[in-house]
Amino acid sequence: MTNKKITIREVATQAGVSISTVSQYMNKRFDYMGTETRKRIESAIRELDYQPNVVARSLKVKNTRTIGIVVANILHNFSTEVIRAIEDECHNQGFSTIICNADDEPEKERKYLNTLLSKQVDGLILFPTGGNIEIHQKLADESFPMVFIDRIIKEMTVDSVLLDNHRAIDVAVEHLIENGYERIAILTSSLLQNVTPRIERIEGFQMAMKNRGLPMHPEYVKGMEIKDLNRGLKRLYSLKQPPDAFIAGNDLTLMEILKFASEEGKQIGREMGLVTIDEVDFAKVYAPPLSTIAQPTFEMGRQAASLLLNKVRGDVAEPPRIHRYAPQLNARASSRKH
Amino acid sequence: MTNKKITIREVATQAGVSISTVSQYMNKRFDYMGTETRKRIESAIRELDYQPNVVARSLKVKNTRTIGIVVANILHNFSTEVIRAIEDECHNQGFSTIICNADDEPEKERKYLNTLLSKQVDGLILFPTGGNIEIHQKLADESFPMVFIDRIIKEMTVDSVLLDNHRAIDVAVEHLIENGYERIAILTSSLLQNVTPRIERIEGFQMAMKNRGLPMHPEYVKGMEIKDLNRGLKRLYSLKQPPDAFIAGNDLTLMEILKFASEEGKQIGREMGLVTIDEVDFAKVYAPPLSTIAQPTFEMGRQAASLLLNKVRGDVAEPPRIHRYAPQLNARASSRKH
DNA sequence: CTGTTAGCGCCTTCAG
DNA sequence: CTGAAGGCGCTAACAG
Repeated sequence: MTNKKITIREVATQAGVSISTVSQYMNKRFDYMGTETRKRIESAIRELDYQPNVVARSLKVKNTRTIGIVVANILHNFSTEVIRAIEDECHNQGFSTIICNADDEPEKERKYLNTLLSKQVDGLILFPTGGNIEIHQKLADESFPMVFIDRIIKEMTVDSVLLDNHRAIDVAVEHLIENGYERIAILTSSLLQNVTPRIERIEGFQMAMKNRGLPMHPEYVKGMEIKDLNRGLKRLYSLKQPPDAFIAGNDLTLMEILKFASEEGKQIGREMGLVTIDEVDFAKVYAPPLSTIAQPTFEMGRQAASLLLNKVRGDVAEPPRIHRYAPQLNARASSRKH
Repeated sequence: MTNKKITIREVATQAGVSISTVSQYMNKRFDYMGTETRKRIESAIRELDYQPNVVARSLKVKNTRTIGIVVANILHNFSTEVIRAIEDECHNQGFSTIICNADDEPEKERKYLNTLLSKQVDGLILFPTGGNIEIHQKLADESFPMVFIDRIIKEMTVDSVLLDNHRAIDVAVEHLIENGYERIAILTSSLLQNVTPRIERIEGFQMAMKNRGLPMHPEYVKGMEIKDLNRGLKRLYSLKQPPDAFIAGNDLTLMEILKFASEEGKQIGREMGLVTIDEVDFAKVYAPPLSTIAQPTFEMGRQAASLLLNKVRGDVAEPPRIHRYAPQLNARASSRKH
C-alpha cells in the first residue's frame, strides 16, 4: 500500500525529456529518436523500476489485451483441458484471460458476462449454458469478438469449436461391436438446457444403431442427472436382457459407471464392455485400462483462441462457421471381452 | 467492433441530470437524491443498456477488484482444486481472478508477475517457483497484498497456506505399518528449486522412521523427475530387499507408480502397499481403491483468498504467519495386505 | 439535492 | 527529433 507508484512523468523528468517522448519509447516508436535520448530513457526506466500502468493505457487505447472465458461447468475434465490450451495460446500472443465458471447456472453466466464486458475484455470464449441466447445474440449483432466451444446455438452463426459427436459415437459403437458386444447402452448426464453434446451423442447413437440394422431398446438410452445415474444403472441390470456394454457420455458419467461396477462387483471388459467419451488421466493405468474416445482438447482450445484473437485484431478471415473435430479412439482393455 | 459504447455522459443527458449525479447513483450514494431523479436515471440506464466502464473507474479509484494468481505448475491436481476454491471465494466477494501458469519456470513467473502488476491487480496469490525471491521480497517490503500457497520462502514473513507435511507423512507411515508393511519407500518428484513440500515430506519420512526406531534405507527415498521415476522403481525392485510399500509424494508420482504396477503386473495392496499424498478423483473407483492423504484443498484455497482479500481491503488482522493444514487419511484397499 | 471542476496515467496529433 | 495540449470515462470534493 505504501508503494508510491512511479509514473511516466517521473521517468520523463528523470530522463530530462518530455512525457510524450517516453511514451514513444514505450511503444517502440524510436524511428526518429536520438540514440542519446533513448539511452537516457532506458536508464531512467531501469533506475526507477518503472512499470507502465496498463489500466491507464487501456482507457486510452480502448483495448485491454484481456479475453474472458466463461465455462458452463468447469468440473468436466474436458473444460479444464480446453481452457488450459486457450490460456497457453492467449499468453503466447500476449493476452491475459479471466476465467469464470457458470456452474451450469444461466444467471451466473449472465452476471459474469456483464462483469467481463464492463472490464472491457477484447473478446469472449464461451461454453454456453444455453440460457442466455438473447445476450449472445446481441453480442453477435454488435459483432463483438466471440467464439463458442462444445455447444452450438442453432439460431446463431458464431464460430463454434466442437467434437464431431455423431462420428464419436459411431466409432464407439463400431468398436464395441467388433469386440463382440451385442447389447450396447449409452448413458449421459442430463443438463436441463439443450446441451449440444448430449443431444448429438444420443442422436449419433440412434443413427449408429440404425445404420447397422441393430435394434434400439429405448431403456438403453439414458440421459439423467449424475446423481441419479446409479439408480439408472441398477434398473438396467434388472432388465431380463441387461446391456453387455456401455458408452459413457462424458467423464462424470464414467465415474458413476466405475463406481457402480466396483460396488456391484461387475468385471469391466469381460461382462461389461466400456468405452467413454473424453480421455481421463487414469485411463491407461486403470485395471483394466479404459477405452476412450478422446477429443483433441488441446487443438480445440488452441483453435478457439486463435480464431478469437484474429477477430480481436480485426484479421477477419472466413465467415463464422462450425469447426468440427475428429474423435480419436484409444482402444484399451475395457472394451475387450477376452 | 461497431458498438458505439454508451457512456455515463449519454445517460446523464438522457436522464436530464449531470454526469456526477449519475455517478452518485452508480455508486449507490442516493442519500440525498430525489426519488424523481433516481427514477429518471434508472430508466435512462435501462433504455440505453448502460454498462459502466470499469477500466475508467479503476484508473480513478486505484483498484481493479482483480487479483492475480500465479501457480508454479497447474498440472498438479492439487493446484487446480485450490485455484478453484480461490476463484469461488473471490467471485463471492466481487473480485475477478487472472490465473497464470509458470510451468515451473522462474522466468515465466517473473514475466507474469510483471504483467499482473502492470494490470494493477489488487493482490497476488502465489504458488512460488522459488526462483524469484528478490521480487517477492520487494513486494513484501512494499507490503503489497500477497499470500503464498504450498510453498514457503524461509527468508520471508508472508502469510503462507500449506499442508502439515511432516504430519502427513507420519500418518502415512503409521498407517502402512499398522497394516503390516515393513519396508516403506517414498517417491516424489524432484523439482530443481527448493520445493517446500518435497523437502518437508522427505524430512517427515526420516523423522517418522526414526521416531519408530525403524531403519532407513537411503535407496528407499527417491526424489527424481517424473520421467525418471520408472527407472527408479525398476531399480528398487532389483534390490535384494525391495520395498513392500510406497508413499507417493504427489499425484504425478502416483501415476507413475500405477503405470509401473500395471506394466509389471504387481498387485497393489497385496504385494505393494500404496498410500498417496493428494486425493485424486479416481481413488475411490480404482481397483483396488487407493488410500490417500488428502489435503483440504477447498479450505486452503478459501483461506488463502480470504486472507488476501482482507489485506486488500486494509483489514489487517494478525501479523503474517504460516497456516498449516491437517492432512486427512482416507484409508482404502491399496494399503491393506489381505 | 445537483452541477462544476479537476484530475487518474497514458497516448496522439500537431506544431516547433 | 521533441514537447504542448486535449481527452479516454469516471470519481470526488466543493460549491451552489
